[in-house]
Amino acid sequence: MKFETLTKVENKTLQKEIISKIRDLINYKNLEPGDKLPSERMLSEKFGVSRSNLREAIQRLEFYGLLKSKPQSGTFIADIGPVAMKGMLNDILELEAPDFKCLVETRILLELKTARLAALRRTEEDLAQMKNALDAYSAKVMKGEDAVQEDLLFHLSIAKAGGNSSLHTFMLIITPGIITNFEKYHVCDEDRAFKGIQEHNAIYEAIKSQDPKLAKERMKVHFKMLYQYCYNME
Amino acid sequence: MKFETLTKVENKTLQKEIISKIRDLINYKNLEPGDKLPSERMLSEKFGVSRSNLREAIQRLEFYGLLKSKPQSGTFIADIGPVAMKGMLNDILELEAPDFKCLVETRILLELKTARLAALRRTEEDLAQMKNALDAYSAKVMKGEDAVQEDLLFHLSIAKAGGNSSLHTFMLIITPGIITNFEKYHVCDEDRAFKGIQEHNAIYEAIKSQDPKLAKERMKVHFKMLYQYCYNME
DNA sequence: CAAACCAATCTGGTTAACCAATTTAGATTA
DNA sequence: TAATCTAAATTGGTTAACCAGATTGGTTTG
Repeated sequence: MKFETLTKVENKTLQKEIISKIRDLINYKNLEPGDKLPSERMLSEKFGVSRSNLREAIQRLEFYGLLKSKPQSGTFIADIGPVAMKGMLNDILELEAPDFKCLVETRILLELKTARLAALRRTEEDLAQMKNALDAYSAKVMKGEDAVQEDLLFHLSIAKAGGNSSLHTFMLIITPGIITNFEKYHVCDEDRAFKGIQEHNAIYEAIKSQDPKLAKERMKVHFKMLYQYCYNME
Repeated sequence: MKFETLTKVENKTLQKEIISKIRDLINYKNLEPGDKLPSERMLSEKFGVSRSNLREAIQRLEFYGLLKSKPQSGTFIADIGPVAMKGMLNDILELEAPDFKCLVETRILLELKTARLAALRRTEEDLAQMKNALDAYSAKVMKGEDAVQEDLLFHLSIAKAGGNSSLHTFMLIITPGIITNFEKYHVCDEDRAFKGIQEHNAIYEAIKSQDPKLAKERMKVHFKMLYQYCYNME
C-alpha cells in the first residue's frame, strides 16, 4: 500500500470522508440502535483507509454520542433512532469552524446565563475561587500589564459556579479562541481594563449576594462594548 | 511491562491522570506559548503509560485548544498564556458528566437564541430543510407513532439556520442525551406531540417571516412544559 | 566571518503484529 | 430435546517497529 503522510487539513478531510462512508453504510444496511457495526479491520479494508484513521473517525462519532465502542466486543449504534442518526451525521459533516463573531456571540449568550445561575447556585468555595481570579486580574491591570488571561479565568470561574457542566464545558471550548482573537485584535485597551475591574467587582458582588437579575444585568453592562464590537465587525 | 486491558471508565481515569501530569510538567517547566512539549516517546516513558494513551490525552487537549501537534515536528503549547493554561487544565480535570437537568437547561438557552438568530439569518435553503423536518414530524405524529427524533431534527434545523457554528455544534453535542432521556422518562406523550405540531408550525412561520422576537417567544411557549418539567425534577 | 549545505537525529504519524476478553458455534451431556 | 460446556474465531485495545518530513549541529564554501 502506498504510504503518505497527511497534513492536518488532509487528515480532517479524510476523517470526513470516513464519517460519510459510515453514514452511507448505516443508511444502506438500515442499522438501528444497538446494532453492531462491522469490525474495525473490515471497515478499514472496505473503505481503503488505515485502521487508526478509522478509529479516529469512530472516536469522533463517539464524542457526538452516535456510536459506542465496547472493548473486545464491537462498535454499536447509539440509542437514537435511524432518523436522528442520519440527520445528525449530515449536520456533523457540514459543520464549519467558528469565526470570531460566532465565538463572541456564543460567549455573551453563555455568560449572561452562567452569571444568573452562579448567583443562584454558587457555593462558598465557588465564591473563594472567583475572588482569587478577581484579585489576580486587578493586580495585573494595576501593574499596567496585559490581563486577558486573568479576565477570562474570572469568567470561567463564574461558569463553573453556575453548576451546569454543559455550559461550563462550552465556555471552556470557546475560551482559547476568544483569548487568541482578543490578543490579535487588541480588543482590550488599558482604559477598558480599568473599567473591567469595577465591572468584575460589581458582578462578583451580585453573585455573592445571590441576586440573579442583578448579576445578569451587570454582566450585560460588562459586555456592552464587546457586544457592539462583535455586531459591527461584519 | 505488565499488560492490562482497561475498561472505559478506567481508561477515562488514566487519561485524566495523564492530563494532570502534563499540567504539572507545564507548570514545573514554566512552559509558555509556542514552547515544545517533550516528545511523545519521552513523555510516555516518563509517565509510565503507553504512547497511544498519551496520544489520546494530547488529542483531548488539542480539542480544547490547549495544545497543537505538528507532524514530524512536535507538540506545542497553544497561544494562550501560562495562567489561562493552568486554569483551564484544572477546570477540564474537574469537569463532570452533565445530567438531564443540565442538558435541558442548556438546550432551552441555546434554542431561544438560535430561534432568534434563525429568524434573522435563515436562507431559502434553510427554510426548505426546516419545512422538511417539520413535515416529517407531523406525519409521524399523525400516524400515532413516537416522533422524538423528528422533533429534535426540526430543532437542529433551526440551530443550523441560526448561522452560528458554535451554537449548532453545541446543540449537536447535547441532542443524543436529550433524545435518550426523553425516551427514558417519556417526556412527550401523545397530546403533547399534537400540540407540538402547531407550535412547530408557529415557530417555522415566525422564522420564515423573519420576526426574531416572535420566533423566540414562540420557542419559549413551546418549551413551557419542558421548562417546568426541568425545574421540578430536583 | 557568514552563508550555504549536508547528514545524522528527532519528530508525529502509520502500520502490522499481538493481547486477552468476548462471542460463537459445535460437541457433549443430562 | 434442551441445557451446558469447551475451544476456536472475532473483537477493540495495545504495542513496537517503521516511515518520511522536519530539525539540528557541524562542516564546507563563498
